[in-house]
Amino acid sequence: MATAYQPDPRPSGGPVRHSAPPPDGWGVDVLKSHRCGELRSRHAGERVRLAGWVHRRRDHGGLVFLDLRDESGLVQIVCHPESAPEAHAVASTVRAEWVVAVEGEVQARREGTVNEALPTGSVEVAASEVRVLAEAATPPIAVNQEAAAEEATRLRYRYLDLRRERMAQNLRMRHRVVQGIRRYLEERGFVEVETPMLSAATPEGARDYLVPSRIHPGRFYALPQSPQQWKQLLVVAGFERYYQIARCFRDEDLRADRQPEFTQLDVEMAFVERDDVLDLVEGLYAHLAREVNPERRLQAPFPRIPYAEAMERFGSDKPDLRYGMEIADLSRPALSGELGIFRQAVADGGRGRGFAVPGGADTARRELDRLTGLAREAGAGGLVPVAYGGSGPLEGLAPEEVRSPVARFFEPEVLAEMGRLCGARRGDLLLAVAAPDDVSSRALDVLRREVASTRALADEDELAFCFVTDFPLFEWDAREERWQASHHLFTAPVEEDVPLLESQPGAVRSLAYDLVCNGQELASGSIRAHRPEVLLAVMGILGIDEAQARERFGHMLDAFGYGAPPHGGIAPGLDRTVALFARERDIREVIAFPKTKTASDPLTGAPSSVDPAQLAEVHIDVRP
RNA sequence: GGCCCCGUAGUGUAGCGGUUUAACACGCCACCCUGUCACGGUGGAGAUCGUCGGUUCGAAUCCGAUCGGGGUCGCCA
Repeated sequence: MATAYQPDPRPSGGPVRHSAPPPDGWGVDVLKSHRCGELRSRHAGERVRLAGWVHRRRDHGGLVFLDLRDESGLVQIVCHPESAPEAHAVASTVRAEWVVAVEGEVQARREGTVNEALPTGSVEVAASEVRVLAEAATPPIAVNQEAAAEEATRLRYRYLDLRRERMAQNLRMRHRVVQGIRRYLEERGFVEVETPMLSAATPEGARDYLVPSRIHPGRFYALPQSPQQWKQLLVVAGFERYYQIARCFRDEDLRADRQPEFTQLDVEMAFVERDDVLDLVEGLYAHLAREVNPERRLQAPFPRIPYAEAMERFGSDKPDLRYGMEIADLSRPALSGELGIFRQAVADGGRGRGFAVPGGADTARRELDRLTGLAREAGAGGLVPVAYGGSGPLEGLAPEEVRSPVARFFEPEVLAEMGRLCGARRGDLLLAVAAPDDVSSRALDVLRREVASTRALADEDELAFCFVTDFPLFEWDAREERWQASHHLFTAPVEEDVPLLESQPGAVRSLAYDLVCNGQELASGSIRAHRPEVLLAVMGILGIDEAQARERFGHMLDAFGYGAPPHGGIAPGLDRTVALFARERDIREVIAFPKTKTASDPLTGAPSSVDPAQLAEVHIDVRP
C-alpha cells in the first residue's frame, strides 16, 4: 500500500471548532470586527469587517459566493453584481486560499437557503467591499478537503497541511490538553521548572543526540533523553511538587509512536508513596478525558494490575481491557489427554495456556492457519484451536460437536473443561498454546490483539485505563549476559524484596509503574531509591562498583547525602496522550512539525550539511 | 542494520513487455450560468511514468543500483 494520508476516521465535525466559542468581538482590530465562525442570526443587520482565507468560491456568473475561513470557522459571503459591483468584480477574480478582507452586512438567509451543516449557516454576509490582501498559488495539497496526500508532501508543505480541519483540530486538542494539565497541576500546588537542554551524555538507555562544544575541544553535550536526574535534584532542592512539559530527545529508529524529539509531562513529588503518584495521574487523566473527550466512556478508579498478573491474564504489560478474552491456565485438563506437546511443555517448566474467542467457532480454516503463523512467529511451536459447536454452556459436549485437529487426543469432557477455564460457551473458539510462559504470553498477546482487531472487538468510544505495577526491578540481558534496570537505575525495590537483591535479582519487584490505556503505554514512573546504600546495592547488581558509581553518579549520590526526601514521579508521553484523545494512531498527526521515518524534515531540509568553518569551530572533522 | 510495500500531470489513483497519441477523479485555465454551499454546464492545458544503469527489436511495465516516503524486526520506556 502506498503510504498515503489516511482518511479521517472521526465523524466530520464541520469547520474548526473551539470548545467554548469566544465572545463577540474577541478579535476586534482594524481588519476584523468579528470572526467568521462566530456570526449567528442575532448579528443580522450588523455591519462587519471580516478577514481570512477563501475556502471555496462558487461563481454563478451573476452571484458569487465565497466561503471565508478564519481560525474560528466558515461563513458565506455573497457578492451581488447590482448592489456592490466592485466587490463582485474582485470576488470573481479570487481563488482558493487567497487572503481577503470583506466588509458587509450580516443578513439572515432567506427561507430554503439555510445551511444546517454550518454553525453560521443561518446567516451570510452581503459584501459591500472585498479586498485582496494576498494572492495564493494553487496549493499542492487541498486545504478545503480531507484528501489523501503523501507524507513527504504533507511535511514539505506542513503549513498548508495544518490549515486543514483535521490537523487544525488536532493541534487545538493538544493545546487544550496542555492547558488542562497546567490547570490541574496548578490547583494542586505544582511548580513548573525548566531544566537544561545541554547536559551530559549517559551511556545507559537510548542513544544520545550530541552537541559539540566549541569551548571544550573534543567534548560534547547531550540533549536530554528525559529530565530524570534534574527532576530528582529539584526534589532534593525542596521543590516538593515539580512538573515540566519537557522536550526529550532519543536518537533511535522511528515508529508511528516514536519521534526523535517528543514531549513528556515530567512530574516528581516528595514525601509520596506509589499510590499518591497513581492517584494524581488517575485524577489528571480522568479530568482531561472529561474535558476533551466527554463522549467517551471511562472507568474510574483505574484498575491497578501487578505486572505478574497482567502477564498471566493478558500476556502483556500493556493490556487492552476493552475486550475480555483473558488467558487461562489449561495445563491440568491438557495433561489428562494424549497430546504430547502439552506434556512436553509442562515437563520443560512451561504450561498450556489459552483464551476463548466469543462467537469464534465459525472461524475459517484459512484464518486459523494465519493465526497459527502469527503464533509461530511469536515463538510458539504451533496453535491448538478448538471450536465448540451449538449454543449454550459447554455441558454434555458430544464428540461431533467439537472441531479441532487435536480432538482425537482428548475426551470431549476434557475439551469442555479447557473451554470452561477460559469462560467459553458453545459457539466460541479456544486458542491454546503449549510453551514456556514467556513464549505463550508473547504468542497469546499477539493473537488476542489480532483477533480483537479483525473482529473489531475494541470499542473506540471507550477509554480503558489501567496501571501496571510491581515491574521486575531487573531484567536479564541475554546478549550481554548481565542484569539491566528494567525502568531506570534510580527505581526503588519493593521493601520486602530488598533481601533478595543479592540472591535472586530476577525476583525483586520494583516500585515502578506504567499508565496504560487501550493497550498503549502512556506513562512510566517509579518511586526512587533515595537512600545511597540501596542505590549502591542496585548498582552493584548492574555491575557498577562503588568507584564507577562515584565517577558517573557522584553528583546524585552527593545530593542524596544532603537530606533527600522519599520521592517518586512519573512521565506521561504528551504526544501519545494527545493522539489518544484525538483518536489518531500516529503521533505525527498531533505534532506541528514532525520528522519523517529517517528523522529528517522535508520543510527545512534538516539535517543539513554545514559550512567547514562552522565545523572547524567545534573541532569536528567529518569523515568523507 | 535486516526484511517488506510504495514512487505515473498540481493531488490521489489506473495501466504492469507491443492499438496508449499513457487513462480516470479532484484540482487548474477559459467561456456560460443570479441562491449556491463538494454549485452546475461546455471546452482546454497539464506527465520524457523518482533517478541512473542494464535486459529486449521494443520498457511506465522486467532486472540491478540509488534516492525519497511508509510498515515491521532489531533498537527504543
